[in-house]
Amino acid sequence: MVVTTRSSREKKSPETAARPSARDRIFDAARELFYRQGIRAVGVDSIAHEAGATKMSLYRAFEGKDELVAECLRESREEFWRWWDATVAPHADDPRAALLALFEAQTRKQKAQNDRGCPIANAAIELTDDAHPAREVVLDYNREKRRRLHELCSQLGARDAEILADSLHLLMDGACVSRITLGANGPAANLLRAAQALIDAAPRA
Amino acid sequence: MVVTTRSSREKKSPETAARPSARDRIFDAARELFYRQGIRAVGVDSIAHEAGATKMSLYRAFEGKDELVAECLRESREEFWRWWDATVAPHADDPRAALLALFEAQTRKQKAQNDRGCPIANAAIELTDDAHPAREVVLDYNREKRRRLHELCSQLGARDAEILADSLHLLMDGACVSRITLGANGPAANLLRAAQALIDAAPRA
DNA sequence: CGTTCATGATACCGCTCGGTATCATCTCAT
DNA sequence: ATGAGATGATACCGAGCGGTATCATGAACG
Repeated sequence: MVVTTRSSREKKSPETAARPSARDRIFDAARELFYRQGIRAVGVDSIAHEAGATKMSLYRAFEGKDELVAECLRESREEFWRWWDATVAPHADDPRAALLALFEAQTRKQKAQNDRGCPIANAAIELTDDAHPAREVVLDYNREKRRRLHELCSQLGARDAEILADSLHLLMDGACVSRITLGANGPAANLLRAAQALIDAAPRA
Repeated sequence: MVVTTRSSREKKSPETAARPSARDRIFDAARELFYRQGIRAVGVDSIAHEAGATKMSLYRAFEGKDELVAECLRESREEFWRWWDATVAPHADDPRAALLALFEAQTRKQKAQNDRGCPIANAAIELTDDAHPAREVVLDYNREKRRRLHELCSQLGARDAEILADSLHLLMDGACVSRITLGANGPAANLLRAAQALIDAAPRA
């Protein structure tokens, strides 16, 4: 049960690329399929097939589909924060530049051909059952996002940092949806400009 | 379970409320269930059951589930534009007031306890198949929304009406998602203030 | 060597899905 | 009273769903 974490097969010889474990292959295939086709649209059979594994390996590595979904979203969440930190890092002393870098990076990311917005936001809409284990991830992710935006807006010296932070939060979320509905040349193309206008218009303390 | 709504058989007498047709009951039940639980999460059996009808009646009135979904979204779309027109009507000569009224009305709407955001945006995320008949509704709805916002921003005298319109578009979409992820007291609570800041900060021609 | 442990292969479970066929019933306009 | 149209009731279909049991294989490591 639960985490095998079996991790890589090391052969002694240094550089021969070993085949990833069944767990890892299943995990990667699931993330991709869930993101591309939607969570409810993807069955465990197709995940196992796409991973070049069997359904049994899936159920040996994960408790069930719901837990696999939650696990995938947790990975997306951590990936997101790594991206956030890396984007913000060069502007540690300049909150305005940090914010703009975030919006610029998201804008750029969303120009990718197959972008389907935010996997966590999508999951929030798709999974309406409050008991689903993924809901905790959705909540935590969004709370943390709100907290970090508020922090940056405070450092910016915004008089009403909460309002500015929430406004920027709405823009980010909106860009994810809009990227899906109207594509890369839709309103999402103006995400950065929208953020900049809000930031520069916000009264300072 | 349902109410059976066994309801009265209408007598000739003029004002006794007649039971709606099976088609209408099915349509209403479908709209509600799709919105509340998600499209993929709802089966045709439960729709028929909730409508106090049978699956056969469903398939006599609609070509299939996909078409029923598209039909429901078309109704949501028309409902939305009725709401839009009614909100904007009192401010025919004041585009700024019209825009603010829209955002104020959306903010108010989203305070409702069971709000699940925009049914069309949710469908856009849930239905990843390009061939789904609902996709045309999604596209048309969002294009028209963008067009109307741009129109209002032009009337406002904004120097770059497209940017302002897209920014407001992002806010609206973002509020729908945010309402779902962080609730009525999340960032969506500041939707109106965000819009106001953007509108008043936009340079005029 | 032999053991262990991950994985594959395959068959199976009960359930629900979207969709259809058939026949009975009920209401209404003629 | 009768015929027509709408609806209900029920049984069915093949397919896919999430999930499990069983046995075989194969590589790693003492």
